[in-house]
Amino acid sequence: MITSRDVARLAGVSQPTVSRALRDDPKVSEATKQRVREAALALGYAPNAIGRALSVGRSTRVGLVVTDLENQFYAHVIAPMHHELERLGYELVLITESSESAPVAEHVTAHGLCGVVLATTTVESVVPVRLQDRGVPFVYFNRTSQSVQADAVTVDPENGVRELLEDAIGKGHRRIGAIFGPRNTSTGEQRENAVHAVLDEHGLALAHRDVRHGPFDFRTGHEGLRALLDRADPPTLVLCGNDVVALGALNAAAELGLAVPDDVSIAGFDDLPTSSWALIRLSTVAYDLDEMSREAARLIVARVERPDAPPAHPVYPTRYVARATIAAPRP
Amino acid sequence: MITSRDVARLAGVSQPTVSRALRDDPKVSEATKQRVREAALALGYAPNAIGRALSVGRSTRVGLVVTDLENQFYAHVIAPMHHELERLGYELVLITESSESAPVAEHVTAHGLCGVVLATTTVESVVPVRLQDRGVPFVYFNRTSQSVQADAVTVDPENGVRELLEDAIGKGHRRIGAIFGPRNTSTGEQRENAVHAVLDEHGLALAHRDVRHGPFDFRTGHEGLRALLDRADPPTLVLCGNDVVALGALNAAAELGLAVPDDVSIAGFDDLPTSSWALIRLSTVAYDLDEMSREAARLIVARVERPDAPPAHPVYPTRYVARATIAAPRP
DNA sequence: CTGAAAGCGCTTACAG
DNA sequence: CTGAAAGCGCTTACAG
Repeated sequence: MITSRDVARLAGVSQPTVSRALRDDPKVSEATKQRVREAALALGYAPNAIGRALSVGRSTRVGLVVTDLENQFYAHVIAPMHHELERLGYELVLITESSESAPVAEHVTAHGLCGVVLATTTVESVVPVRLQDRGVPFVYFNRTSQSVQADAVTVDPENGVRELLEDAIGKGHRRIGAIFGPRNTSTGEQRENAVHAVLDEHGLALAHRDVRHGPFDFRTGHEGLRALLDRADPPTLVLCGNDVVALGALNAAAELGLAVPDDVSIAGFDDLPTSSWALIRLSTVAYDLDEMSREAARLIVARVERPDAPPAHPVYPTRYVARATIAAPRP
Repeated sequence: MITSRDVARLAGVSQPTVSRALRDDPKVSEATKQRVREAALALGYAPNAIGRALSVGRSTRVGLVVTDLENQFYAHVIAPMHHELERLGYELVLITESSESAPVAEHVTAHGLCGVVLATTTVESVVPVRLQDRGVPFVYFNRTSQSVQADAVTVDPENGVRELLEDAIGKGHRRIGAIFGPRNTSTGEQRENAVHAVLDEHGLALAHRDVRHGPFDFRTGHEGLRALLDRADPPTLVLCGNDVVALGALNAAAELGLAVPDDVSIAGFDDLPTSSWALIRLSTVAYDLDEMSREAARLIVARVERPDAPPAHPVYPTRYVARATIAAPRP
């Protein structure tokens, strides 16, 4: 391995001077900076991040905590977040929260991460408390938690849900069902509340037997739709907790030989790229997930660099994207 | 931060003894191991990976180099690879190879990765050479390169392609087109060669105008299908370089108002989960991508731990999965 | 079986 | 403006 010592020798300066010169420390003269840069280039030297991390007491690596790496939702979080972190000089490390793996907080301190983005926190999770105890900076992504104050980036479902439901109600839907996300996530709860609120304004309500809950995954939608429609008097519209759930529902409908939207209407939430495919055309609620993901990257970096700044909580607006899965119910 | 020094103080031993005890060094007595473990537990101590990395001269973090994090193919690589690496006590770090970012080899040494998995190497890439120059262990994933010898895990397309083509030819397809992957990847080339070989055996060939090439992404399939079918005398079957390309083709067909497989048959390669959706039912070539991804994790770890072992190159077999996108062409 | 010493590659007061 | 010294949290010969 080639180190700053090697560069120092070649440039004829001391090792600390190499360190300063390469970080463009104003106290170093231009002339020696020049010499050091040339030596570094000649040797193909780049400062070692591990030495630096140990020395300054923190790394430039942030963890992203997720539960389900196969879930396509996360691909669209990871890509922009990774890109933004890289731009800011940080690295992205994936952490999955599973029963087998070490508890998140321990993992983070043991691996020397400087901060973490929590993308799958449940309402009752102890992770935020543990992180706080250990003094690890973190931000909530697409989640919040009452227990611990922290930066958060979330979505306000209200507008999108309202526009969607008003379209659906206008088309004649009265009997509405739902396959919501997990009750123990702020996201799931918030979307559910938005639905109840808007329906209530229109004098409508979800019948208890028309509602299902489950993790935000394909299977939840797949099984949920079968459960809701395998009855004499099914709902005419099924709202889904997110697009991945809706994709499961859409495919279940196809398996049941049901035409969407002629036999049943289906709605999603997230507007993932897949949802706009010609073969899918899912009517859904959209927001700027790319920008949210980048914003989370910026927030965690800001938090790491200035731990005492007041917490920020940007909230992203939503809008309805009408495509081909909501139509008037059969008379 | 709580360190081995703190644990030492509490346990009444020296700091190095803590280090040894926690790594279960046989030279430490059971009694003091016990005492040290208790102290560590009481303080919530876990050895700091950064200190360790600096001390032993290498980290336990392996990089996965990809070009396109949004591509769903990679989600199905990242998840099992991450899981297996974690099981082996290693971390997964994502590296995207883009013009903006620092060259891969520099990134790797600067960030102190112990090894890397190359999942998107082109045939002419200089990355393998650079890594070799710097003495960084790496393994090719779903790729190989002539330039530098290294561990590799790849797929043998031959059997799957043969089974698929024999089915298609048996159904009556003679005029066959293709949207292959990039010519400058071993994977693209190998699959293309397999197609030519099998067709040749059957006295068939691809007409030059029925062939397109492009990156392994949705757009390649989407645009490729339009280009191939927007003619008086189009092919009756379009082979795609992989499933993501085929998904693009399938959707393009839908947009053109073409029924698959009635108006045109389409085939993929990879058998991603999406391909088995009721709404997709893509006929494709399957292999064990999960196991391949785990195997790559095992190979890079083995290489890091025993740099002088002879290179391994497991090759995974393929098989045809007939679903609903290949049928007899219209008479 | 255990401790004192040295060192991994950096950064950062402290002198000069 | 630059260097010598100390230290970040570990591991690893080396003594004993």
